[in-house]
Amino acid sequence: MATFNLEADLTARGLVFQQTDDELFTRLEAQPTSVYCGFDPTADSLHVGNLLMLCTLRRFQMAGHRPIALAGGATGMVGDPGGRSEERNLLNAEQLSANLSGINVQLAKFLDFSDAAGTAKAVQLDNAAWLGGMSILTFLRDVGKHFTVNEMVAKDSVKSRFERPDHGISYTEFSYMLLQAADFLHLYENEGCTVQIGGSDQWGNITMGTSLIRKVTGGLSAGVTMPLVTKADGTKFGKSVDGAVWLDRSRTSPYQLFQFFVGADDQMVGAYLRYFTFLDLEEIARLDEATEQHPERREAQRALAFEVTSLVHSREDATRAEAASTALFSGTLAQLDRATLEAVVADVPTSSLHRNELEATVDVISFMVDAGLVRSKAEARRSIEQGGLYVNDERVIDAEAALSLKDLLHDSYVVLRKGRRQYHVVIVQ
RNA sequence: GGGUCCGUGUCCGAGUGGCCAAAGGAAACUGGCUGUAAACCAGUCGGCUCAGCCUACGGGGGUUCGAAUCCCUCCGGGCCCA
Repeated sequence: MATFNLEADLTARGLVFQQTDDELFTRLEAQPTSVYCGFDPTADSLHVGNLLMLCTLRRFQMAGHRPIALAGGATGMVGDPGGRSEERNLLNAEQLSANLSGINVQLAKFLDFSDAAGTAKAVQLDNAAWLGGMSILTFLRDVGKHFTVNEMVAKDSVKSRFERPDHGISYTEFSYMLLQAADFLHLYENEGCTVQIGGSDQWGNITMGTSLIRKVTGGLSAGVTMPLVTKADGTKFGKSVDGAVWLDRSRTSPYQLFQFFVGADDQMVGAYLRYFTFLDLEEIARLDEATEQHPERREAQRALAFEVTSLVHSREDATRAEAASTALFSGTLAQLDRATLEAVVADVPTSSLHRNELEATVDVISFMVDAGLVRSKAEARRSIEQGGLYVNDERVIDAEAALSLKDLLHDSYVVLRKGRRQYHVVIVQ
């Protein structure tokens, strides 16, 4: 690992957005430390929006530092007053603990929690452990005392709430930054953690922490933020047809994850490769070149999708998702042999149907709705009018058309498609 | 506790007694072009047994021939005062 130069790697990948001081990486090079990053435990799964942090923590671990993933049970109950969001509902204890354990599984895909990692062995901590039992007076004396309301009010996250005429900010959320600062202080004192990383929206919270550490202990700590990941048009990254793209396979299948990345913009794919994969920079440069020369081959997107799917799930999952994608998008659905089609079925969203329901005939519209490809019959009808629904790769032209046993591929499957790339297979038994 | 303003479809946001399934914008979906890209152009965007009907404008109740629009009340929120 001695050959891995963290600063050079992060810089070359465009991962450093802001850093608290210039000597930070020099110190990191000289001596391994612990690095922490917080993860929001509001769901039992992380999503692609967390990918950047997961990968970056891993890079720190590769450089010999010890990653601390803080899935904050305490702060999770409070909520960061980010952007224009509204007051968050408080989570109850059961939900929270379910969420924490779900997240742990996913962290383990990126970070090495085994003893083999030696001093760089990753840990997951829950700030409820130290914040949970802290009395309000202790908190006010040890943390609150060190900050003025003036500086807290000046933070962008708070200011934006003040400027909203129809929403305020509760005292609870206002306190969030202090809780996060208290976390950093705790980790600094008890875990030897001197660096916090986060998204660029965390800058204010991070500097509250470094400043608290300086005031309380006189010690030096630092923070680094990563850029906000966007799509080519500047909008938020990480949404797909069905909303958020999750890392949990039961919420977003490996195939769907793979597809999400295959669809990456040409303009952004190079950045994503640098952010989300561990391919070396020469290889990525080659892929950039491939995009430049032959964008239609989507070589970079395929590599990105494969790498990310491998990381999040497994190499086998990635291979299967890739095979399924190739089969579906080759445009020769009807010619696929049974084995290939069955492999596809294992990966694509499916639903099942009893054979006898097809003995008579079923109208296409109900069939689509039952499969879940469209939300309502009205939507199905609309889509057909617009030429957006396909059965076994054939466009449905007649809204009154009916399906029967003769429409089965290999006597068992009906492949439905909506639009260019939303596939769904109905398994008939 | 008092005063005052507000709560509209996925989101933002008009509408203040009938012409309202509700302007406009965004998001989203589909089609066209292309490359499972972006941009662009076009269409769609509550549901159904679809030229008709049902459900919907925070909840409940009321006034009215008729209410998102008026009244009462409850819930939620903003601001000011105590």
